[in-house]
Amino acid sequence: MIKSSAQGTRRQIVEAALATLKEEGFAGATSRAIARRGGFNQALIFYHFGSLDGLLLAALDATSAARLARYRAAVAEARTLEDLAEVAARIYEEDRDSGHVKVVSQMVAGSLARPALAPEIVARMQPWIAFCEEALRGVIAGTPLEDVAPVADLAYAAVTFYLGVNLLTHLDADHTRTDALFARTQQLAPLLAPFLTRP
Amino acid sequence: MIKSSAQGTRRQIVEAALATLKEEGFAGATSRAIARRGGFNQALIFYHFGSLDGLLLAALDATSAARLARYRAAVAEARTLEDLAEVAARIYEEDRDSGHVKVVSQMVAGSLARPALAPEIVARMQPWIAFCEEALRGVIAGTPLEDVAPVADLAYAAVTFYLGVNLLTHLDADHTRTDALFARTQQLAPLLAPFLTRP
DNA sequence: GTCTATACTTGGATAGAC
DNA sequence: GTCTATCCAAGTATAGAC
Repeated sequence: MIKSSAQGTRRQIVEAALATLKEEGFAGATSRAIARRGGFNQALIFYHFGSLDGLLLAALDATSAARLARYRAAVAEARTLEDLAEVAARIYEEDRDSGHVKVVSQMVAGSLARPALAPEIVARMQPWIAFCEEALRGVIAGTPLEDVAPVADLAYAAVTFYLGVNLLTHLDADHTRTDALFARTQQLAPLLAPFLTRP
Repeated sequence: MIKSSAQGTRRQIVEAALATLKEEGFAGATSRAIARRGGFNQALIFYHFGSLDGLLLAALDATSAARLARYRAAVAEARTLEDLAEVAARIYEEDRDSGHVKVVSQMVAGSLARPALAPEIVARMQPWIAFCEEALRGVIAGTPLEDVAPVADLAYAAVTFYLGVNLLTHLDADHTRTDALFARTQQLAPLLAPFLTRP
């Protein structure tokens, strides 16, 4: 195939964009910096993705799709709210170490400051809210908790909280506080047990 | 006094910086844009604040101090967790309308992307965490809830959540979802009542 | 599809007159 | 303390050769 090399280049560019976002942040992810890191020509970014924003969104899509698949697989086993809290803590750690968390926070932060990106980011958040809803429905639907806290609201709250944690994780070099947060969440989940008995 | 005019200029510059952050976001808050909006010379920013970052931090300090005072006054009356949730929702609305929320999110987002600002922002968050702790202590200290969720952790979680909400509020033009979040919080607070009885 | 070269823009910051 | 004029760096994006 003639296109195979082009596809390879596209992938290479996306990889370089991700690496740059992770290591130099949104402000450091310029077309020049990305090209330098990937060892290819700067003009290729515009040839393949039209604009820098186009590339950054493609990079976010790539990492996001991979992580969502991973989350789905991990959550499939969770039966109780405790399970869910435990899985969430474990995968979050995974994400933080892999750098996915950083890519997300940088893109969200960047989109706040570069208005053209905002609607794109919001659109890309929807699958995550939907996934969250799905996961919560499994352990909450049909229980008394649902009456006071519908899954839709809980899912939105969870994503909100996740964004907050992402932000803090990268603002504050000291991760012990965010880690403690997850530990507490796990500890608190059992407290809700009384509200989770299905009639 | 000779300095009175200089102080007036400083205030004017800070005002212009705040207005620009609110209306054009972090990316739009350039020295040139701020000077244009305030109707003064661009060079004055560097004369009075040393650098653009210096001015932006001064602006954040100004709005932050004012808001913290307002929060303290409002929380002084709160006796129960329900009170606290209600006050939080009311003042948040106030902040959102006044633009303070936007200034905060823009600065936080900007600091993520401009690493030099990060430590400064973290430092400026501490008084808020401390305040939060103080407010929570009043309604939680000495109750069984404290055993599973120490005030320090709760305060940190609250600030985390607040940042997440800020982010979303400005990403998503549709505010109904974040509003719903506060409504739910108020609804859920009474559920914790059993854990809040002091022995 | 990939390269070189470069046009064009914007922004932080400073020098020096007033 | 405030102004004008300007320097300089860095970035996005494109034209056009290969």
